[in-house]
Amino acid sequence: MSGRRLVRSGTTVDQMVRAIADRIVTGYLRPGEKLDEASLAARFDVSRTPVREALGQLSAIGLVERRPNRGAIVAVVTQEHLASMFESMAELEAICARFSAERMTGTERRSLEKEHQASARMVQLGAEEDYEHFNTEFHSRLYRGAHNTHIHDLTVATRSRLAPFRRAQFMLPGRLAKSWQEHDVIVTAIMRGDAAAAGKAARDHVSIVSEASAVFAAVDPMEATLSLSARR
Amino acid sequence: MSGRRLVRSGTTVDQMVRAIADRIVTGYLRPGEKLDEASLAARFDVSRTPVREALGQLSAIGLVERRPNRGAIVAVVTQEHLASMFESMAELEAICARFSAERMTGTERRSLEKEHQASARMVQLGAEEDYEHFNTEFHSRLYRGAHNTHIHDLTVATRSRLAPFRRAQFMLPGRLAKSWQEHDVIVTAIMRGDAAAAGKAARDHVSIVSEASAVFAAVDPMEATLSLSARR
DNA sequence: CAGGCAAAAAGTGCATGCACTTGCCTTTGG
DNA sequence: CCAAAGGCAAGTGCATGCACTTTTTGCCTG
Repeated sequence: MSGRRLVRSGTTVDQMVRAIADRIVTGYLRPGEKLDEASLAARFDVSRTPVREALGQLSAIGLVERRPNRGAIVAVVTQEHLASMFESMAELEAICARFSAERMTGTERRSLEKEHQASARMVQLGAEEDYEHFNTEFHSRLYRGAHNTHIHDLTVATRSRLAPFRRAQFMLPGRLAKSWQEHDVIVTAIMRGDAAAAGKAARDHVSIVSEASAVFAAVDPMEATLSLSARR
Repeated sequence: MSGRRLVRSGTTVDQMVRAIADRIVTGYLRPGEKLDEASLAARFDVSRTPVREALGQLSAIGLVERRPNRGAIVAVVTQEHLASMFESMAELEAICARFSAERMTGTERRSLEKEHQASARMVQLGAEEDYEHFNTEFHSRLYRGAHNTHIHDLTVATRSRLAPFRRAQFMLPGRLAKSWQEHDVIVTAIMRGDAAAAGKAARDHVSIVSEASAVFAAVDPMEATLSLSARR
């Protein structure tokens, strides 16, 4: 299908970066998988030049690993590094929550709470798909609410690198309700401007997700799911 | 071929990335300055291809800004973004200090304290140059002591982006002694394993540096220094 | 003399080609 | 039969060239 054109905007390289990053982040391309320049070029119907640039940028942000003269592979995340990312995530979210509690505008607070309450419905219905959407939005609001672009960027970047490993979490039974309750603690703390409580709640929230993920995602995400296999 | 090696290791692109990043981080290339591909290629005696790849990677990590079809410039840091980076830095250092207090090995603690005590001499002598060296090492130890590679990486990256703006700080009279005392509070807290105190001390330390820097570095670092101007 | 327009100049984006490196596989001597 | 050597195919790294976009320049017009 010569997959591109889906993402408008930008140069060919930008599109390639987004396309490949997306495949990595969603787990479609698996850690350690070889990224052959010629194949990718053919796959996206461009020359090797933009592919090379894209791989370079992806390696700069840590999504792929490049061995000089030996090609690129999807970055392999060791168990240890994974743990360090989850721990960092907990701390980053804690910071965002703390700052949010202190800095969110009235509008931000109101819409955070409103969305959060709306998501309760998804829990009742057991609509995982939809809840996940609310969940992502919820966290985004927290990051933006911190009113600190750099923290925002670090947090978003870290979150996306963890995406393949968070995938399995909602397979745990009762996870939806548990997640919602944890969100509720965070929201409540933020609404009353209790920074310390919001930070702690956010940290705990991530820690729990982390532990849940660790159970499933050994080193290779999507051990079970996935399949399409990315070659050709 | 001629103008390269100097920095051993890696491909031409890697060398270019390091070379340009270094010039940006040290302030030799100033925010907003145009990065012409042809000129850089000539300057380093390579073709435009590796230059383009290098610029792409630098833009991926935020050091340069690339406008499609309109060339690349050294990333411009707004006053607001700068503040957000300093604030992030304070939080990141706080995390490192907290973790260090909890996790540093006996060896790490001992050598941290030893180095810190040794640096007292530099303060007495007023050896700014040498103190700065100790200072850098001190912070590095904190980052490593956290035993979390991801936090380590985020912190180092943020620190390097702030480098041009921290430059002016030691121009403040009495800054050396003040800095040492702040370090001392951190070290003391770490030595007795007081994570909360270490975190707070580290955060305060950065905040003070941040305020000091803000005085000098308006938006453009090195307003006074610099000069060589990077063209030709 | 300012404003506008068109053509040239400058500069970026990508394709292509070739040299070099690496890994593998065959060959050959022990 | 194994080990080292040599050669081959695959694949990466960089240079070069051309098309296309943006910016500049110079000329014309009101």
